[in-house]
Amino acid sequence: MARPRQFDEDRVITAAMDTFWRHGYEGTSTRDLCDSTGLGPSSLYNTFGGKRELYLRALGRYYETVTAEQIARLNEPGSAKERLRAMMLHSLDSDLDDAEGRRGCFAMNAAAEVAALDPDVKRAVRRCFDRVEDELCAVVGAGQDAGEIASGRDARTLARQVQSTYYGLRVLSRVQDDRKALLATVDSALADL
Amino acid sequence: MARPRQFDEDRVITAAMDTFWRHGYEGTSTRDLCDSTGLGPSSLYNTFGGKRELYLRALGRYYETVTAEQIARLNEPGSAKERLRAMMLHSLDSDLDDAEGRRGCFAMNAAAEVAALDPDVKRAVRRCFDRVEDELCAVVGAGQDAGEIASGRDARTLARQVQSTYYGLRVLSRVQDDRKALLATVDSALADL
DNA sequence: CTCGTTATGAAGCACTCGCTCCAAAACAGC
DNA sequence: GCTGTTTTGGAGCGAGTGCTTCATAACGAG
Repeated sequence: MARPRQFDEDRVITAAMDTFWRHGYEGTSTRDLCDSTGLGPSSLYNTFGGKRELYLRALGRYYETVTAEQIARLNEPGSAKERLRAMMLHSLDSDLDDAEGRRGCFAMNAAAEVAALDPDVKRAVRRCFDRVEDELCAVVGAGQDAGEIASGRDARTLARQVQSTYYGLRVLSRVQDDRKALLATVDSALADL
Repeated sequence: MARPRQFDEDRVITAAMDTFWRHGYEGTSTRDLCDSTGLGPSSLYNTFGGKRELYLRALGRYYETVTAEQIARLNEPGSAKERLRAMMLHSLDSDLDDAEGRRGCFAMNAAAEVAALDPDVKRAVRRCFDRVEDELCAVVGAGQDAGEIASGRDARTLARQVQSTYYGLRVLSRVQDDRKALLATVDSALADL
């Protein structure tokens, strides 16, 4: 009925996510987005509406890919603590990797930069965080059932404790290059469970 | 010998810190800074050099005031755990206070937005973080000496564990309004010491 | 093919960006 | 007073901002 699109919408969103992730919301211009996606401004605005909407789509893509990968890592074979450790180590190594540009966690960056100013962004970030919390809770519960983690305490509270340590270490990794110190903290926190 | 300045440099830096804190580095324009400080652009550039330099001064001011306040809170009377709890609760209540604009921790915001792109910012943020870590270490050590905290483990590692939980909770507080859940995590983490 | 519809690329809109320039102003020393 | 030095306010620089407009292109339906 009409001219078809010349681009793959998924690829465009992924490229936009990468750019927003690296430079932040305010640090990314619409021309940056046109360059990284390969779209002209008219296509970009016709398809997504604007910079803000594309940012929200990018956060959604982060949930579908990176957050999902964290969840998958929590569900690989191994004991509960091994799985928690594997997820944290993978993220921290990613955070410390210069080749990846030290861009951290996109959801955490969005939380710091935009969440207070935009309720939709706040929702999108919380969606990522809540998903991780839920899965941590499941893993902690499994560890309790297996006798690996003490059963006396609320699984949800323990999960939040792990999550806080996890996110806190990712904050520290933005300015702290000492991998060993970060890993020692991971192990110390897991030993408490 | 020449015309004296009409403004108080300290007040200007504090006003600039407030603006950067609220809107981030890229989200703050030089006109915003002129408005909040009351300076004209010529005075601002003549005195500080530029936006980036003023941002670094603002981070320095944060260290001198807010970070110092956290340290002071850790040194008020009370047991080690009481002091750790007091500091965390105060920050979290500040993070959740709508009247303060949900602006979070300026150093953490800078870590997320700018630290990867500017080594000087990275240094300024690490200075804040390291200062907190050192003081947490001292409090944990005191708690161990008092028999309040188990002496078997390295005080520095425990301090980093507390710090990670602390910063992680501040991240969560950007999108999570449930104060009780955050406090429960604080208490659970402190119970492990 | 023609027609109707949507997508595309390029030019460019009004506005804001970080920053500079400069004449006027406000002092201290003489 | 005058001189020398620094600060101040305001106009405005070139470049970049988010976004729009529009003629043209590229298709599917008939």
